[in-house]
Amino acid sequence: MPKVGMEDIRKGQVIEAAINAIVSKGLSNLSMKDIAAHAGVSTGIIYHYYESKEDLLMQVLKASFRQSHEKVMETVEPIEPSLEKLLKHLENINLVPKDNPEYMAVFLNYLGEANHNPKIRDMINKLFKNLTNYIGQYLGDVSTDGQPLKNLPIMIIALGFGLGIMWTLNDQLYDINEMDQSLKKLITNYLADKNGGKSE
Amino acid sequence: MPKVGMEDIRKGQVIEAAINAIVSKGLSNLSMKDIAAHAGVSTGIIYHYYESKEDLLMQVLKASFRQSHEKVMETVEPIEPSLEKLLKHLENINLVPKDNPEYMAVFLNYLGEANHNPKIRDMINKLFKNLTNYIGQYLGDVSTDGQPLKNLPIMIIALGFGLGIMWTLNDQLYDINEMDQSLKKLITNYLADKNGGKSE
Amino acid sequence: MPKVGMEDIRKGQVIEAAINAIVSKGLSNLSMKDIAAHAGVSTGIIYHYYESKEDLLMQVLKASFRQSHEKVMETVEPIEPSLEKLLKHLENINLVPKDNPEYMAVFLNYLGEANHNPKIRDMINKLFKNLTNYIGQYLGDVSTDGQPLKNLPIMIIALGFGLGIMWTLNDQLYDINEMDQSLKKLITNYLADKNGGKSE
Amino acid sequence: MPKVGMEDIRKGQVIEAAINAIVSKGLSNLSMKDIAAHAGVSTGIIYHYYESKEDLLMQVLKASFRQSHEKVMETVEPIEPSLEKLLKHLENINLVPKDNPEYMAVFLNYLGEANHNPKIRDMINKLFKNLTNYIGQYLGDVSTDGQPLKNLPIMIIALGFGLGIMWTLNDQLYDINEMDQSLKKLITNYLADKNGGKSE
DNA sequence: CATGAATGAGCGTTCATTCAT
DNA sequence: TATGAATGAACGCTCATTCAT
Repeated sequence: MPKVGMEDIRKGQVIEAAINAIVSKGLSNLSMKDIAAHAGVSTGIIYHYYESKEDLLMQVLKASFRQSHEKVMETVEPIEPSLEKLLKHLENINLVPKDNPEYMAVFLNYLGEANHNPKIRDMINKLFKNLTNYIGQYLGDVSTDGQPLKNLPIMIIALGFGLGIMWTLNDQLYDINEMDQSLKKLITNYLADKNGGKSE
Repeated sequence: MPKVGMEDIRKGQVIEAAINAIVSKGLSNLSMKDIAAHAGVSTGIIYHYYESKEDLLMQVLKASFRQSHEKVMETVEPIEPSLEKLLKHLENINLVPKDNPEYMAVFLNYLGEANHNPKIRDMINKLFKNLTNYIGQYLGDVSTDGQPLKNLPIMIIALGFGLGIMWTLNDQLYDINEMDQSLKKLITNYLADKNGGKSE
Repeated sequence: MPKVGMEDIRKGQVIEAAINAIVSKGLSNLSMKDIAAHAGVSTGIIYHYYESKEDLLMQVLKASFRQSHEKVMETVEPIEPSLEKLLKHLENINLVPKDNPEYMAVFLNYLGEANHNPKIRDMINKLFKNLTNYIGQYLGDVSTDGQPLKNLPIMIIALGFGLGIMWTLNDQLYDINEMDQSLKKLITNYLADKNGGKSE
Repeated sequence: MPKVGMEDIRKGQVIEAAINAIVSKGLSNLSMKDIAAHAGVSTGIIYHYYESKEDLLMQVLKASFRQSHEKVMETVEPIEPSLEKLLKHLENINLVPKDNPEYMAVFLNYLGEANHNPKIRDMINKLFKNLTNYIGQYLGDVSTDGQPLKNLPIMIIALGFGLGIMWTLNDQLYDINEMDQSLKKLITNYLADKNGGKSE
């Protein structure tokens, strides 16, 4: 366990302030002054802890991903092929927008930048890949059965993000508990198809 | 049919230029000068057609949605309950990121703004609702069968957007044709379940 | 003769303002706001005419050199071997700090930067070389007589600049007319030495 | 002899560091942090020894002048009328830019400030006066002979500084040994003129 | 004595917007 | 209609100076 000094605490506080500032003002309108105000410090000191605004914002994205990742993973470790665990994982994914709205807000704000900022795009792609891999591990050897299962993890993650975005922008759109049921049915049925999606 | 004058043509050209500018520079780095340059006009004239940058950017979003909507719809009209047509629609959705990358780029760029800009959020929510309704119409009375089908249209749209975003950020992530098959199977299986998702 | 448009006039005004600002505040304390104030314009517009502060300051140096060069040269053209013309040129050099104090001020201010800014150093070195060449042309074939004459042009320029600097910082240090006499004697005597500096 | 305490040693170290920092970064780009880094101390402690950056930089100039002065003088003391010693002094002056490049760098950096900073201007003028006086003492009673000799010391110092500046900015401009010969010839010839420059 | 975290004014620069032409 | 020069507020960032430790 690495020692956490005063400096790391401060750095964390600035990140936290930046996340709050992004949530309330949006990434594209965000000034260093905003972040400083949210953190209750002067603008100058931020440059003591981070090289530049860009550096800070990359750390924000990293921290946001790490934190959210831990939340999603914590309840279902260890990872092993298991339908039960996959469904539990699905539940967690479904709860992200409600339990971690700031995470979804940060994610949405960076999505637009991803198109023109390779560093951000790479990070988000890596996130997608990681999450997809987790699903794959829950599916285990089943994935050798047929071609279509190759796409199931991607579809699950896409579905999770799609729903997360939609719910974040309108929390009246669907009932989270009902959606949990629907999701489980959708995935279960897909896996139950013994034909494995071979279109005859 | 409203008369389309010189003014409207010009307005359209500016919108088109703005879309191109967003695609190539990103919404957050976009200056009026960029847009003017893309349109081949002076910055001053833009203020003759639009009140402000904000006004213009809202029209851009509107136009982008309208245009894309027409594209997605055109091949499957008229809308009536039909599994075949639903699958055809699914195909169209799946093709959006490849056939209309500018649309996806614009969408991604506005997503981040949606969180703190109610006007944009409302527009995007309305888009989601419209698209969801279309799916519902393809499903028709089937939707009265059971509770879970209420969520199917939302899941389909979420899936479509989720996949679209992921493919936009990494077009190597999946093969579009294969994904088409997987999507069809996913939806077909869900619909085939006579139990309607009632977990007993 | 190139056409001089409105833009060139403006650019010239900004250069003039920058020179005045350098004279009164010094190069190292100079802000774009200072220059704008001296020119009676906003800071923003300067960037319409010059790429950056660095760009503007380089143009200031260039313009300053060009202008001063023309002043020094104008009365003694055409250049040809002639002791009389050399002495006349000497007179001009001796008068620079009195007739063009702003030039000397600008020169002094850039000297300090020359040590760490290659572009400025190169420009100043080129100036030195040009001025030295002029002296060489006034001397003509005489320069083949002996080795030491190789250094005479350099010594003359060094003397001119040295005196210019000293007089600029203290105009009571010497009487310009008397110095004119002393300089002429110094150079005349050196040229009169038939031994050409061969130390026997 | 004043007692030299720990404090004075520290003060000297800071001055030395500041000179090095000026040489490597230039006066106008110099931050207190740079100086502190060069001295291996914290920025805070510098304010224990010096009132402000301005104060420190004035001490740097003073120290630089004192130190260089000692170097130039040491080999030719005591001062008395003597052509031989004058020529030896000339040699020393000619060698300054090669032997003490830091001194020339510091001098150049402060020259630009001299124009608008009276304190610096006064210091530099005093330096010029001192150096000129030394030359006058080497010339001794000869100086009563005629008017022109009044300007010889000034011309020698101007020449020394002019050459020093030019060589500092381009050490390929002339060969130092050859220049030594040229300088000696220039001065010797001037002194040899029995007419003393009386313009008839 | 000594540190370096912290401040905040001021820098160079950008850009939405206006308006004389 | 159409231009683009001009404005000035706001940005990201730096740095002399202070002060709790």
